[in-house]
Amino acid sequence: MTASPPTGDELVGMLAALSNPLRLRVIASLAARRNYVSGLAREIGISRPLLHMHLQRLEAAGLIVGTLELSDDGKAMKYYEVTDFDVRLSPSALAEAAATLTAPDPGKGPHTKEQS
Amino acid sequence: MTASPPTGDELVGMLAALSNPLRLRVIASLAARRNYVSGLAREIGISRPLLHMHLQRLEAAGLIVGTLELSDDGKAMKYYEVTDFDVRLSPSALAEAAATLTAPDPGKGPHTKEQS
DNA sequence: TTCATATGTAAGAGAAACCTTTCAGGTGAA
DNA sequence: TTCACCTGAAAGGTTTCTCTTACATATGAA
Repeated sequence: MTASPPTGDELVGMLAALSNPLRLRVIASLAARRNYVSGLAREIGISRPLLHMHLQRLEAAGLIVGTLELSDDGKAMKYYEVTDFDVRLSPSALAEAAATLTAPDPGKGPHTKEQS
Repeated sequence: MTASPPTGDELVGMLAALSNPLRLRVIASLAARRNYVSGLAREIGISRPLLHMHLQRLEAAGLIVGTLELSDDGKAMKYYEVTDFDVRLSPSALAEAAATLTAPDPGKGPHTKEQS
């Protein structure tokens, strides 16, 4: 396992993906059992296009993965399941992650304007 | 201690507050040592009003706390420091939190429009 | 063919987040 | 008084997020 700690940017992406009630419900539902989009949309009670958008965000953050499968009657169904992530959120852990942020570090280095 | 696990809504608030590179830097800086807003703004390299906004978000989420103190020369300085939060982010932990969400459970009740 | 299932995507509105600039108040020191 | 430092907050613009409605495609069954 050794859940390699995510980089600062990856962590920001994860947190952004999880900071939404609907997406939290999606994770909870998929944690119980994998499901395909239409079935999941019905279970959670939201429209399919909306769920589709949230699934994309979650997958982009690496929190879920989708696989296209064919049902017995030939229908194409996309099943999603959660990845087994495990991140700790504490001041020191966040400090470590923040050290790897690639975002614009405004006035850090000895006023290295690195050209404008 | 006994870091009581946050409710679903509290967790969403925490994650939203942390899903920003600047705020992550703020946490990292304050985790190293407490600081007052103007000093922190200089250290991070952002404008004071901008930092002020981010500090408000972090404090609203319970991740930092600010105390107004008087320096030796009588200046009013607001010092911020991190709280010792410690949250685990895993599918099962999120499922537990999601169960306590108060957000609109979309298609649950029989189309309760509850006035507009 | 028509209906029901499944998939994905594009267009548009409304709300929220993010950032900058500007203003206003306070204290102590020169 | 004027300057330097501290604090707070409002106004405005730009971008992003969130959601709905509508469209487009493919399969199997009646």
